[in-house]
Amino acid sequence: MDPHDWHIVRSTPLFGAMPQDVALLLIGNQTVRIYEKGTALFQQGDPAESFFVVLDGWVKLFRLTPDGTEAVVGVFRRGETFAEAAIFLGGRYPVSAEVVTTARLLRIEGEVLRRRIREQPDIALSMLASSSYHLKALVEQIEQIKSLSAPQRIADFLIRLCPVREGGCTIGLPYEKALIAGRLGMKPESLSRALAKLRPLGISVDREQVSIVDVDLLVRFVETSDRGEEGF
Amino acid sequence: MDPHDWHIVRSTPLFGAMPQDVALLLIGNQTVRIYEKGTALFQQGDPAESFFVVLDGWVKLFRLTPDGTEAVVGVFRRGETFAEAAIFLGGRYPVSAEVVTTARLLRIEGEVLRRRIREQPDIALSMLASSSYHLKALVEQIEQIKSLSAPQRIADFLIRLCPVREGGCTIGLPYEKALIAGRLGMKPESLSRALAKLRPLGISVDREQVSIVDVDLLVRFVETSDRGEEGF
DNA sequence: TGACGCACTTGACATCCGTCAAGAGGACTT
DNA sequence: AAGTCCTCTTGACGGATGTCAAGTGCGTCA
Repeated sequence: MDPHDWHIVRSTPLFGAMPQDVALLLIGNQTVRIYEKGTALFQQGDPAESFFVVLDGWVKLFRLTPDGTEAVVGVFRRGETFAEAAIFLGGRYPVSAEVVTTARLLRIEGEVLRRRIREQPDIALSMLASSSYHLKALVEQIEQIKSLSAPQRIADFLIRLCPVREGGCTIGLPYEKALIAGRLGMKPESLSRALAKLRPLGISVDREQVSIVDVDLLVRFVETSDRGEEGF
Repeated sequence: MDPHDWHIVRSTPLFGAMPQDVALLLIGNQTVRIYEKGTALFQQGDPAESFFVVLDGWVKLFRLTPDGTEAVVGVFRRGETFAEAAIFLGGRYPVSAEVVTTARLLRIEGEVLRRRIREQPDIALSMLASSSYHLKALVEQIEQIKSLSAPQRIADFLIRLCPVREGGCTIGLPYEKALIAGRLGMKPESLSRALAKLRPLGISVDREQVSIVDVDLLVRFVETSDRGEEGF
């Protein structure tokens, strides 16, 4: 783990909120490993023995329904932690995790965390902050699915990816479109069509590059209740 | 607060996990109050100053989209706590809360909680457990919306309400159908129709009483991927 | 260079669900 | 007992999204 990794770790809600020496103790001799694309980190129902920090790449969390369909619950990237709350949830992961892009992850044993918390209770406060952060993300996701159309959900997704808030920009999609679709609660075909519907709003897509003429236009589109465009 | 209330408080994931004397200290001189149906407890964006324990009645948490639509994020009943994680989330509630049935609530100041946590770090562990519980509930809700049809979602809702796992039973719906619909991410009309579709599966509805001939049949229906019934 | 695989797009069609509208049935008031 | 309000139900319709299927374009590999 080099200084750059350390910087990433410190940028997470979990490790950023705790004193430096405590963070050092926690991740001291934990392992950084490279995981190939497609690796299953854990399955829902497995005993929750450790949690992760993403140093590079992307990881998806999902649930499998009895008939085999998968519902993506979250996609995590550099600077995010996941599964840390599961450590306290009856010891079982409520979701499955899979690496979707060859990734470097820092893995931290739950037992270590629990032990440290007893010695250094402030860690628990950091964990609460982190947990609250995830709660909020989930709440926002539910709101999104329930009240936005497919094109609006993608527009929102693009806006969050956008480094600027006005004017235009070009961004690269972080991972496969099929996964984006899953994350947004729709099928790949719908994603295609929805992106096509955004064309009149100044969105053009070329492979994984998306260019946006006017971000503010998108923002207003997401906030509009009438779901069609008029006069085009 | 009478012994019965105390028993309810101790049944929550949050207060059940901590030593009795600590729990007593926390809720010692906090107020139990009766709130009329329709009371707004807080709005999303408000400073998060306190959290609640439901002693009686029902409370809904929801988010308002820019255009005024509401997305129900959770409905809480006796023996559940809510908004406790918000205390740690930058001091703002990410959702709004409204009493949907005249209710008795125990309100606990966030400041008190924070102070006690510093003195008694085990509380933080209880809060983590509680927070994880809510995380899991949200994850399950997302899975539900993404992968189940409207009739399947209601079936699941009924199963969770059911005291038994096999045979039949009759249950009373806990609150208005319109709210149930919101909780399940659909419109009241769709709820009606979905309930009608469950009739061939042994569900009959009379006002707020729902009788189920065979719970197991429902369970299997939820776990089925083909969404129509065959041969009826 | 050509064949294959994979991700994505596009089209046609079916279905689910939301919307708008009307109507049924209680509960409460007068 | 009639009137009114409210919740819930039912019907008709349209739009959005899933499904199935075919087609395109790029990358890989021989």
